[in-house]
Amino acid sequence: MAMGFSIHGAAIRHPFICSTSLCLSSFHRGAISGFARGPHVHPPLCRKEVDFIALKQRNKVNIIVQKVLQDHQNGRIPLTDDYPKIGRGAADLVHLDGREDDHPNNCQDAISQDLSSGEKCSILLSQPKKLPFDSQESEGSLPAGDENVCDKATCPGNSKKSQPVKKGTNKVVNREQLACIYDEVLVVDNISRTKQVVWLLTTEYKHFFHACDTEVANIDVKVDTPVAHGEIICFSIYSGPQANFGNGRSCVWVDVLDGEKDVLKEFVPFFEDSSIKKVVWHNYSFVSHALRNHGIKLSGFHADTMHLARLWDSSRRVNGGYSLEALTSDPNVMSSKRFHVDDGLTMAKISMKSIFGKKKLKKDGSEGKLIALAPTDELQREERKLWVCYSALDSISTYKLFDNLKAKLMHMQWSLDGVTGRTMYDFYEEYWRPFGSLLVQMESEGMLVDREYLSEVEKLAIAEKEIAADKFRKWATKYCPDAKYMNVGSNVQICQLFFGSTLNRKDQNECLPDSKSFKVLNTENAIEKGKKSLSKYRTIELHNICIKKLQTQLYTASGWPSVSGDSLKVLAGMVSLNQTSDDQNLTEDVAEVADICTDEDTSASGTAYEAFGEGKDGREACQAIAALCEVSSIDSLISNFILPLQGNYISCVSGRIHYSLNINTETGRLSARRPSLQNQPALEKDRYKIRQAFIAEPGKSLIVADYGQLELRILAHLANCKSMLAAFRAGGDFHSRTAMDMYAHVCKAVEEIRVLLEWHPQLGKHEPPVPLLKDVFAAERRRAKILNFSIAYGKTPIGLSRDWKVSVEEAKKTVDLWYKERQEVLLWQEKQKNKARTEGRVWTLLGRSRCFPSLDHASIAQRGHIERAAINTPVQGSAADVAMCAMLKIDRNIRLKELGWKLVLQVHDEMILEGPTVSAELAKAIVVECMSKPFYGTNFLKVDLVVDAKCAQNWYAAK
DNA sequence: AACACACGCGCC
DNA sequence: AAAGGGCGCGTGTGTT
Repeated sequence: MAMGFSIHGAAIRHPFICSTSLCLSSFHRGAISGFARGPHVHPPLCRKEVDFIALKQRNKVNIIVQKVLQDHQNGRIPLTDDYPKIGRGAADLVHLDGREDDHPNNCQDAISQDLSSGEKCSILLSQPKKLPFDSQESEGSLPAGDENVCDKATCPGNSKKSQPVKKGTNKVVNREQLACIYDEVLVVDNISRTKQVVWLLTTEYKHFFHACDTEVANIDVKVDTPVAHGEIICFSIYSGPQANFGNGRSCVWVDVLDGEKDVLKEFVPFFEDSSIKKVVWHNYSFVSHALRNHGIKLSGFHADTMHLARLWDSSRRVNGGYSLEALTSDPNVMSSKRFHVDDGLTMAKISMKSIFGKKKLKKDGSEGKLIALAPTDELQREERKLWVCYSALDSISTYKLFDNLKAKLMHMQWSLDGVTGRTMYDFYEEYWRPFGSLLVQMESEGMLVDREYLSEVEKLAIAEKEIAADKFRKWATKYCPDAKYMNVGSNVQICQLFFGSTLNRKDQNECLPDSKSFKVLNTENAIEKGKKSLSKYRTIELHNICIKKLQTQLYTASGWPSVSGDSLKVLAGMVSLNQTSDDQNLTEDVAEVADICTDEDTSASGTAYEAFGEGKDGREACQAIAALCEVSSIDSLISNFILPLQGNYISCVSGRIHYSLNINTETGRLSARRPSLQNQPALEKDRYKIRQAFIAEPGKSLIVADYGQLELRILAHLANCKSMLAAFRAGGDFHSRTAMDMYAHVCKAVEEIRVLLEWHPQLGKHEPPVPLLKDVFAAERRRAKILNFSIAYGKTPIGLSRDWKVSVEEAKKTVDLWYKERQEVLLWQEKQKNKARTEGRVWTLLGRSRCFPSLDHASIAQRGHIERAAINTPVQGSAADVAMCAMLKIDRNIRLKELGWKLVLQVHDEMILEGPTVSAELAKAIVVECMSKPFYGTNFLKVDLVVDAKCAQNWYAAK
């Protein structure tokens, strides 16, 4: 049999497969022969083989995994000094208190990293032999740091070390350094040379590692997804120092813009050959879509250095970022000597801006500080030599980066559910490499959106918003004339209106001014007094409009009065008298605000009632604030969904939106951007039924499947909490069971069958014989529910006491009540905090880790934050692991593939697939099976994974 | 005017 | 000397 040798080779290399001796599936020829021939020490686990085994031996797989991995333990690689240093100073920790937004360095698009101003210091990595510019390097210092590009904000990890350099010299040095690469690069712009190169790549060098990178023009990475946007103007391939593409040149640069026609096409055999398993990219997603725009379907994906870097250290988002430049400039990243190839090409990537950027000229003709960048195609033509070097350096540094990160990951032990013996690079090969491919596949697939529906909804939403906004403005104008033009979507303006002259709660020296001016859009195109021409903006003056001081209990993190939806609701008076009000309660009340507020009797209870002089005025105030509430909720729907989902900046090939799915969170969750799909309005708040716009193609349906209480189940498993495990095993309403555990009187009522835990309507019986627990003991159940969620996040009794408006003592008593039956959770949480303290990191279910800065030098606040993150990360991260496994399982399911079902979206614990309506029910059953047994067809958790799935034509109907 | 940043908010 | 984890997006502000 032709397969015999390959399988044999693979089996010997991989004990997992060897010991199961069930690897005779014939449909994975490529994968097996691929790594049997390769030069790897650690061949990738052939996942599909395992899948196959799993199908055969569903119940035994985990035992097999454990056994095999334990057998393999002898070969474990110890931790070395290569391990990431987490010695961040206290100054660098401030980010923990604030939110780090979409930093350019974190942007998934390689191009945007280049274009962004998140510049890094360019440094030399090690002593190069050939390059003439090593004289600058000195231990522990960072040469060539341009003051204006290497400041505290963009270079936190290095800010202390960086030394000021003479202004103006840096760019010259960069350009000189870069130009040295030219001799290593073979410029390819004609067909005959192309054929030679492709021949080498697909034959002699077939099993080399190849690092590639492309440069793309005509794309605005801030707003466009690369799907159907952007054209490749050139690309480079570096295949390591052993490669010689002619005259000893080890790197290839291909001119797609001005080279002979069809040069790119000639590379198809290289790009599309799935047996070339060694292609490394930095940000594979972007390149893959860009090539797809030219009709090329990338294959042979080997690694994405961005994902490797995230796996190695998930906390770089605020500490350097994950751009190629930031990573290759970081000595901590490039320190691995193990794979170091000393070929003289030891430069870190240098950003496009610092090489090609030109200072913009100010109006008076002098040089400004803003740096402008010419379009990429222009640079390629006009700065050709340097451009070739720049582009070539991208693939060269990707290659180096891969070497270093691989070495690092191979030095990190991988422990899966207590089973050790393999490394995090194995983890990458087994999970994140295929996951990376899957995400790209899903991005390409995208999701169909009903634009007509959205445009209808948009009209309605805007109309309703305007009505509510006018209602508020009209009322406010009575007290403050300029409020007529205010932006009701601005919290700052609202805050000014209600809380002017209020002291900051945290810093009594800070105070909101009584009156303040704002710049607002000049919607009426009015020409202001004293101004001659029509301006886009106008200035308004807003002051506190309350008759008496408006009282509030709710403040923002920085100490100012909060004007969030919940806070406004208290002012308007919907829930303020409800002592047991909680998030759920508030949420439920939101939808009814408008209705109730038109009713004169009920609106009198808000705090605003007194502040505006009670009586009729007070009632009006409450109604106006309720209208304001409505505005902000509508506004967020419009700006987050209704507009972006129709936006032209989202690639709309046949009406599908192509969001970008990133593994870019510290816990390993996915995030979906452009648009963000993960903050869909909660079902009950979705007044315009946005989910209805997410539809299936004609003849197709959606399957929407979500996990029930995934994170709580994970917590129960991780902590091995008997009480929680028992409650999950018993099934039914988990929060009711928690309430029963916590409160003796609830428990007694259940025992005496005065209330029912749950009720499933049966034939002939429509009403339960006795009331339900969740109705009779609603308050207790709510409290139990909140605790269930809060405790996983490490919420403190003080925080709870504020939410519940009870004393800290009482909150603490309730928390203790929860822990009483769940001691294991408390112990487990202590253990996690300890790990954060002693080992500097915590682990998820599948063995990914998140590291933390040292607790020794952290302030108490920072320490608290780290400890809570240490408690939460294993829970949230493990849930992400489970979701990922489920997605891989679904993706690999042959039956689903045959039936034509494809994953189109994941929102944390929810999977959405699209496929032919005829097979919807069948596919649904398979999806549920995959999700409830996501680990190669098993579930080794101590709890069941419950999945709720529905089929429908749109997302809304499936909920 | 464009940009980066800090903050506040709402979703899971 | 804080008091729930994670994200993406909008507004406001200061800088160039």
